[in-house]
Amino acid sequence: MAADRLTLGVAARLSRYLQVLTQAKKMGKTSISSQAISEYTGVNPTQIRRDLSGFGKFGKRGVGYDIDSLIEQIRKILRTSGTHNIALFGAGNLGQAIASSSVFADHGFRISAIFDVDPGRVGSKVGDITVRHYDELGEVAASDGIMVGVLAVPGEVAQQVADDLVAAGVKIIFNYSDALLSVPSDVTVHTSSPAVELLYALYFYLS
Amino acid sequence: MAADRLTLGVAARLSRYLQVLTQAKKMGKTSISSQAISEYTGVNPTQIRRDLSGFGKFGKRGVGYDIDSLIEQIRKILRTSGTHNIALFGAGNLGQAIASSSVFADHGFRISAIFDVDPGRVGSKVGDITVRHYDELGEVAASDGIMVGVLAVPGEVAQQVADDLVAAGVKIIFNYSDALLSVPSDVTVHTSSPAVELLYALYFYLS
DNA sequence: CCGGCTTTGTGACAACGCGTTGCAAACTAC
DNA sequence: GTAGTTTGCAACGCGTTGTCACAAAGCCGG
Repeated sequence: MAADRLTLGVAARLSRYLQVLTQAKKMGKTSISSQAISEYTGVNPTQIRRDLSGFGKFGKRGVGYDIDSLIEQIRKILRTSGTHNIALFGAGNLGQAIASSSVFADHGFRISAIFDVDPGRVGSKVGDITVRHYDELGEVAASDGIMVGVLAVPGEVAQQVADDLVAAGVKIIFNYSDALLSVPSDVTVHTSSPAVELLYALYFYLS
Repeated sequence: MAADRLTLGVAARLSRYLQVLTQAKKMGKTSISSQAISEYTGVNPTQIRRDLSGFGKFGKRGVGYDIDSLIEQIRKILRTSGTHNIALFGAGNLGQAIASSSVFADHGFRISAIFDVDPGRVGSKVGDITVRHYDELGEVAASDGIMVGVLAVPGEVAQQVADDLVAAGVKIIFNYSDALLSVPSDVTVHTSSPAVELLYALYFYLS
């Protein structure tokens, strides 16, 4: 079942639920109602229940949803269970912030390598990962199997790194720089733009 | 005209266009077609033209859209022209990365203050802004008028900062921590969750 | 044990958003 | 002037989403 892919909307909402569930779990909660999820996501409670009930009966009437099991179920639905290797480029402030945070680890992403070109950084440790020289990208990609490349590098070199990632067979690039990346159509680029998200939030506040 | 607020979808897409336009501008481009915007955003070209033509005739047939003027027009439509003061909390790796980046400045956000509690950081400079002690939040809020609070603090103290921001009258909170924040219903919290966005991208790649 | 309350699961229907197609008008380039 | 490009716009149909309604299932107080 569920042979055909989810709609954009459903996948987006499921991801959103996952975010809130993970946060709620960190806060020590074990159970949550569709009403509560609605308050944090802005999605209609009926919509939430319908999204979930389409794949099985995960909740308990009168109680709500068990957070642990719902997280597991959603990750199954999204087929993103397990661990995925990511490679981080740039060991500056942003790179260090990402590497020392648990945001990626919490969702099954393992930082398998950190690359930089600055001799002052190569060889140093960020968390428990040693920063490697960018030239080693090819070897790491061949041995570890990088699923996602995360770019925390200056915009001027972002395109070059993207090209190298494409050459290494990486299909998903997460771009923290402000460069507009050109990649083949089978490669997905996601650019983080907090300022734009902020403008979006601001619009609704000003209305 | 445009008396009633934009739909969620339109506002989201306009924000997205803004992101790409800003990036394209940085790359030195001066003009862009709906086709090109489509390639970077995934939005249908017809949809883009319809979104834009609903507010005026911004493009030139046979040429495309002038990037500078389109950025200005979209910001007018979103009513977010001008400069908005934001306050940054936490001068660690993430805080420094944000402060030294131009992402916020590019979209009209001015970091009017950076706060921390660590005596080793208070008084130091990040970019050209001096880190102030968190206790001064009240004064800054009263004099500068903070529109957005950006939380780059550990999850354990995020709720406390959020409470103080609410008390100071701030209505928009941008949360980089992994805490689930409880705020009054008239306050908007936007939590950054790159890992979840990554899962979303991963789903479509795996399908 | 029972009756009230909460919350899920589900159906039906209306409304809206969105993709699609098609085409005229305006602009560039040669 | 002619060919090619790109916007602006109308029309249509499908799919998603919001809304209302309600039964079933679990919890809690008495």
